Order: sequence, then C-alpha cells, then structure tokens
Amino acid sequence: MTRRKIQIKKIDSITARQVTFSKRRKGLFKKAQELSTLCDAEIGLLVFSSTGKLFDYASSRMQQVIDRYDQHSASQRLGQSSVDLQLEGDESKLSKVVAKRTRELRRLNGEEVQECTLEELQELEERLQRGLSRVSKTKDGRIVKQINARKRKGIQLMQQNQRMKQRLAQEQGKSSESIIICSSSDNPPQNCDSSDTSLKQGLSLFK
Amino acid sequence: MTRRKIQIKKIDSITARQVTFSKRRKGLFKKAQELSTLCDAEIGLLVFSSTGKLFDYASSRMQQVIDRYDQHSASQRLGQSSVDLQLEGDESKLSKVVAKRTRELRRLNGEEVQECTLEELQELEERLQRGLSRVSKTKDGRIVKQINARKRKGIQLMQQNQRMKQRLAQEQGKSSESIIICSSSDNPPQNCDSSDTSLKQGLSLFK
DNA sequence: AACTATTTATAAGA
DNA sequence: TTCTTATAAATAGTT
Repeated sequence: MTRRKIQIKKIDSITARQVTFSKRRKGLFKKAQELSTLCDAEIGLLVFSSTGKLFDYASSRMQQVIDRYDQHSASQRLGQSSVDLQLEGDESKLSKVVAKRTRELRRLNGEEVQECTLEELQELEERLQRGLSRVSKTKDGRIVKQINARKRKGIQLMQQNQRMKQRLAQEQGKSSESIIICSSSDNPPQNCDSSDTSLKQGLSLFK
Repeated sequence: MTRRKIQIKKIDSITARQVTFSKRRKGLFKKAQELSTLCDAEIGLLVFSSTGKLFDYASSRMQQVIDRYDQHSASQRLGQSSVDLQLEGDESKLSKVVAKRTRELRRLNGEEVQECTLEELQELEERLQRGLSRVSKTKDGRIVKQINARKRKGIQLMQQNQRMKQRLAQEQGKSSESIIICSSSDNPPQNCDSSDTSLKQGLSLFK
C-alpha cells in the first residue's frame, strides 16, 4: 500500500510482521472508532497478536457488545451443545472450563438467555430462586443479628448511664459545694432523679 | 476523506449515514481480514448498525474469539497477564481462575454465603434478583410464544379438517356407493355436516 | 520513531 | 445501490 504494493499473506519476517501489526492495528482501531462515531454504530473489536497479547476496542462496553451478539446469533442458530472437548492438554481443558464457567455466570446474570431452551430457562429460574432465597435468608438473619447486637449494646449503655447518674447524684449529696452537675436552677430535679422513668422510655426504643 | 476532509462526528443525514456506514464497514472488514492474514492475528469484529443489524467478521470462529477474550479478561481480573497463562502454560494459575469462578457460582447458588459480609450479601441478592427477573421475563415470553404458535397451528388444523370434511361430504354426494366416511349408522349426520358449529366450538378452545 | 512515495480508502457527485 | 474521481489517509520500505 505504499512504497510497493504487497501481497496479502502472512509476513515471514518476524520483526517486519510485528512492525506491520502495530501500524495496521492502530489504523484498524482508528477506523473502527470513526465508523462508530460517524454512523452511530455499536462496535466491538478483539485482536490477539500472534504472541497472544490482547488488544480490544469497544464503542460501549465489550461485555455489552458480546451480549448483544450472543442474543443475535442465538436467535439465528438454536441449540449448539458443546460436548466436544476431550482430546486435549490439561491446560486447554482448563481454559475451556473457565470459558464454560464464565458463560454459566452470564446466564445466571440473565445475559445470553436467548440461547436457552424453555427447559433450560425453567431450570435457571428455579436455581436462581433457590439461590436468592438462601442469600436473602442469610442476609436477613445477619441483619436481625446486627439489630439485636445493637439493641443489647444500647441497653447496656443506658444501664451504664443510669448507674453513673445515680453515682453522680450520690456524690452531689456528699460534697455540698458542687451543685451544677445535673440540675441547673430552672430545671426541675426530676430530669435527673426520676431516671427510672427515663431509662424505661429509653429502653422502649430498643424493643 | 476525499473530495473533502470531514469531521469525525455523527452524520446527521440518515441516508448519508447509511451510505457512509456501508462503505466504511466494507473497508473496516477488509482491513481486519488483512491484518489477520498478514500478521497471523486472531480477530473478531462485531458491528451493529444504528438500525440494529449485525455485521461480524472473525478470523476463526466468533465464539472461539469471545471465549479467548473471556479467558483473558478472567485472568486479568486476577491481576495476571494471560500472556503468562498462555506462554508459561502455568496450570495452577488457570486452576485459580477456575476456582474463583466456581466459588462465584457457589455463592450465586446460595452456598458458602456464611463467609460473606452483609454488603456482599446485599450485592449478591441484587444480582440474583436482576438475573431472576431477566430469566423469568425471557421464559415467560417464550411460553407465550409457544402458546400462540400452538393456537395458530390448532386453528390451521381445524380449518384444514373442516375443508376436508366438506370435500368428503361432496364426494359422498357424488359416488353413492361410499357411505361410511363420517356418519356411522348410529351417528346423526350433523356430526359431519353441521361442521360450522363444530369448527366454532373447536376454535373456542384456542381463544 | 520518522520519513515519503505510493497505494488505498472514501466523500461527494452522478 | 453502484460508479466515478478528486483528494485524504494509510502504510511499505527506507533511514
């Protein structure tokens, strides 16, 4: 495409290939983003170099683009089970397990569900309901526990308060010079002395 | 990029946008395939037009590219470059990814939830609710679709039945020797002849 | 990483 | 949509 025209076939020289890869990759990504902007298109572009490095561009979020693709392609080709991985190294098996788990997670998120058969959807729904029920129960239990803990603590604090008030009242009785602990001149003494009542009122907050 | 230089922003005119979309899309796909060939790269390209139409290119198979991307982003989430995963062939790293996914799945199943904090439980609950809602919606839509399909099919069959009955009645009228098509001796003829009524009754089943 | 001679892509017009 | 064509952009080979 410039000093000379080239044939579109794998470049032999590794270094030349790397240089071309980086130049053309840049160009490709630019074109992708231009198309997306100019024409209001949603675009996802995934590029793995020959060394395995990933470069990607998405006009929105890649996961969103992939989900949309899955929905689309699912509606076209229904049912394509994969029991086809058996004669390979442990590592590639593991990779496939990862991919499989990822897809399973997507389904549980409610993505990619267009691919599912009605039966699969029913199973999925039941599974989600079971999971949700368990999680909610655990969560609610946790919350109740926290509330109770706070309740207990609050009661403890009020009782402590109460005891301290009583002690302070006694101190006040002993040393006649300190008069200003709890009852200022215009406050009637029951604010301080009828503390049985105020404790009861306080405790009612934690019922 | 030719008769004039243009600004890279959304093209207002719908027709101009469509023309540009189809031209540039073609160019983009060509560049993608050239890069793949020249540099031995694995490429996946997903393009949704503003009208929602899907165009895609993959140097291998799209699902393969997406799976590879999933593997990659999975290992990135663990803070590991997947180049390492692919070049080193370190099985234990992949195993960790598998383990992580498996744990995530367990949690979504409501197992192992005791380990979660309250915040994690709340997130989990919301996620399950979202997923459940999506799955249920899809499932219900599927069911309604099936019901409608059966309804249509039933109506078709009844109409077909109806036409055949009429033709048979005609045939019966013509050739006097065939008497035993629809009315046996003890069945009154309206079973066959008053088929308007029976069709109506049948159709009501599919309302 | 820069340069530049060419090839390619493409905007506008038909 | 397709073609034409003038011009902008990309890039292969070189430095």
